[in-house]
Amino acid sequence: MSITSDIIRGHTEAIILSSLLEQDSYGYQINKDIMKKTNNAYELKEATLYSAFRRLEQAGCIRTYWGDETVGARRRYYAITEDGRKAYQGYKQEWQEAKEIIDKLLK
Amino acid sequence: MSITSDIIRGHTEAIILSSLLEQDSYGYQINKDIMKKTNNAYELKEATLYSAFRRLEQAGCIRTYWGDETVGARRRYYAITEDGRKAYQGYKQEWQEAKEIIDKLLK
DNA sequence: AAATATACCTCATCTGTCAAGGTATATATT
DNA sequence: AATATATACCTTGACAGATGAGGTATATTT
Repeated sequence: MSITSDIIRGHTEAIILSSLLEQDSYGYQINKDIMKKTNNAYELKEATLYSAFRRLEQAGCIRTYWGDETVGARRRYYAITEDGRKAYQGYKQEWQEAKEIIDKLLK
Repeated sequence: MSITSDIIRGHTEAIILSSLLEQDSYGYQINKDIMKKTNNAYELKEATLYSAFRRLEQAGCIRTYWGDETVGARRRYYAITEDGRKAYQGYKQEWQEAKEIIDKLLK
């Protein structure tokens, strides 16, 4: 991983929500998707991922249910809620604004 | 201010170095410049600013000297060092990469 | 005399990240 | 049969940057 945690900080929840917009998924898979999308340039640390899940659930942005796997490890699935979709739109807007601001400041 | 601290987090040092690339300056002025450049969309909190100065000096990225004001409040000036210029290039590169990665992830 | 602007600073607290540890199942290798 | 690897979940404590709240001092405006 090349990108530092302080730069990505604050985007974790948006990244997770973005992934859940595509389809319900579970922690391990979400992280694999992130790696694939970024050509292995970025991955979430597990502890970061799970603490973000807790915050998102607490905030009502996601809901969770256990998968019905009969073989292999159990999977806890996450689904984005309506509040989560709204929150995502806010995060996206913030990102667009932040990009502009930082671009102006780093000349 | 609209941008949240967690999104700007990690950019503080780069923003200060960028300002010092233009000319030597002091805390109060640097913050005023940031506000002006961003049309008041962003300003550093004083405590954030000064803790960043400490880190930058510790890391050898800036050096400091007192202004010779005969009237008004004293000013502590900061100048970017050669190491600071190098660090800035690194920060800028990181920002370009981070932008790409986050843009890929927030669809 | 009081308020505002300039200009510096410290300290305690908060929050997201993450290293390090753990549990359990299934498959591939030795 | 034992070991390693991959999948899949989780918790805890520590760290570091950001910040609210407080402080000091000078000069100007009301």
